[in-house]
Amino acid sequence: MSAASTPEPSRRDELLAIAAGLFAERGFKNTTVRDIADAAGILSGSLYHHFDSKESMVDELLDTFQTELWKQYDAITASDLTAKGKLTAIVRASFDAIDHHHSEVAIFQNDAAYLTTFERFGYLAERNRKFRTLWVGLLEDGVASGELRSDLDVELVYRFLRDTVWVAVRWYRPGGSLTPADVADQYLTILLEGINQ
Amino acid sequence: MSAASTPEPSRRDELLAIAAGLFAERGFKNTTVRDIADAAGILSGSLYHHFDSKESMVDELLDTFQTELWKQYDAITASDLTAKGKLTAIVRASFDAIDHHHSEVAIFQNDAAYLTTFERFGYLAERNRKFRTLWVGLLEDGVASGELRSDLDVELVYRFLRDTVWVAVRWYRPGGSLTPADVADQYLTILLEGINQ
DNA sequence: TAGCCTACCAAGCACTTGCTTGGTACTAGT
DNA sequence: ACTAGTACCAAGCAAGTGCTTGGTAGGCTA
Repeated sequence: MSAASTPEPSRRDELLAIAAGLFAERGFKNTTVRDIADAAGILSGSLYHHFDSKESMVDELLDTFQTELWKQYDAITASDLTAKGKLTAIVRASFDAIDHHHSEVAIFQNDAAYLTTFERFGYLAERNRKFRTLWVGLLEDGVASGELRSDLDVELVYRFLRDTVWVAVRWYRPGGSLTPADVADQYLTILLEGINQ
Repeated sequence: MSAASTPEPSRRDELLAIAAGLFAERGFKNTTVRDIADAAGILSGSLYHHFDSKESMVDELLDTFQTELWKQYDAITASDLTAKGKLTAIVRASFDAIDHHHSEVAIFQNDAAYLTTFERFGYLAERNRKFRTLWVGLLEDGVASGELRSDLDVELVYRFLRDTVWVAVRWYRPGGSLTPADVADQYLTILLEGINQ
């Protein structure tokens, strides 16, 4: 059990993971520092030995996750795939993120709107703009190259795509019978070909 | 201004509408009774002349809305449309609900998971089950009749549909340039035919 | 053995929460 | 004039909130 697996997380990382699970489950505002401490088996004051504030916990969680996610997106953008190829690659990467960073995606989905009211979380709005630019650009490229149909409102298709991908975090459970790749493929089939016979 | 329009809402109804807007905007738990009272221009204690509790406000909002929505769904179910016809009719009715009962839909989307932890809101879970039965039944009927393709996981298509419809409340704003019918038609086109050229 | 570090506890402070209480002013019906 | 009902205010309580403070116990290093 101690061999070549993960390199033994620090107590700090353990606490962060516990907080992530609670934030994801009941929301950031609705999770108290006492909830987190109880789940970790310590008193609430002891958390402040490891973290500055409750805000800084969720900040670290979201920032770490988003940085990692965008590393993948940037690699896909820089690849030589067609527009449609990039779209499908990004959808697959996003479902992978739902699988591997379930709590962080859930927190982002449920609490981003609230958190962006603090200037500390301004980077969330910035990332959203970057995400929109990426998607809308790819959709327009796909239409221009003839890969995608041209009679739809690109802005609306973008919202449709964005929401359908990320909202899956509400029902997808890591470790279930469906792999992220399964879900991504079915979603892409519906999206690209429709459910008409 | 006082002629044949709406029949002059009671003070109680006004307060309920104010609360609905705040619940939708910042979440139920994250809205205080003082917030509601401030927005109405009264003191927080005065709210309790009209309502038993903060919970009973959101209860009344959700129950009224859902009862009305299901009246429409039941009429569609009882019609002589084909399975696909019923599906599209229900999608359109749902986008109409997002238009006419924006706050209530937003509250349901954002806070239902939290509210169902109270037995008072057990009816929400029951309605969700009913909704799932309706959708999955129609999808299976559509596959059986040959209207819809048979190579997709019905359960997954159901979740996809349910989420894509209701999550639109996050960006749709009543009174904008897009009518609910416009949005519903584009969504149905993507869903049925896909975005492939 | 001294000094420092990590990890935690016990107590509590300042503030916010939903809700209650006892009261006032006004209106409408009888 | 009497009563009942509506709509509100002023004050405050009990519970819970994030966070701070002063302290302890054990381990590591020089």
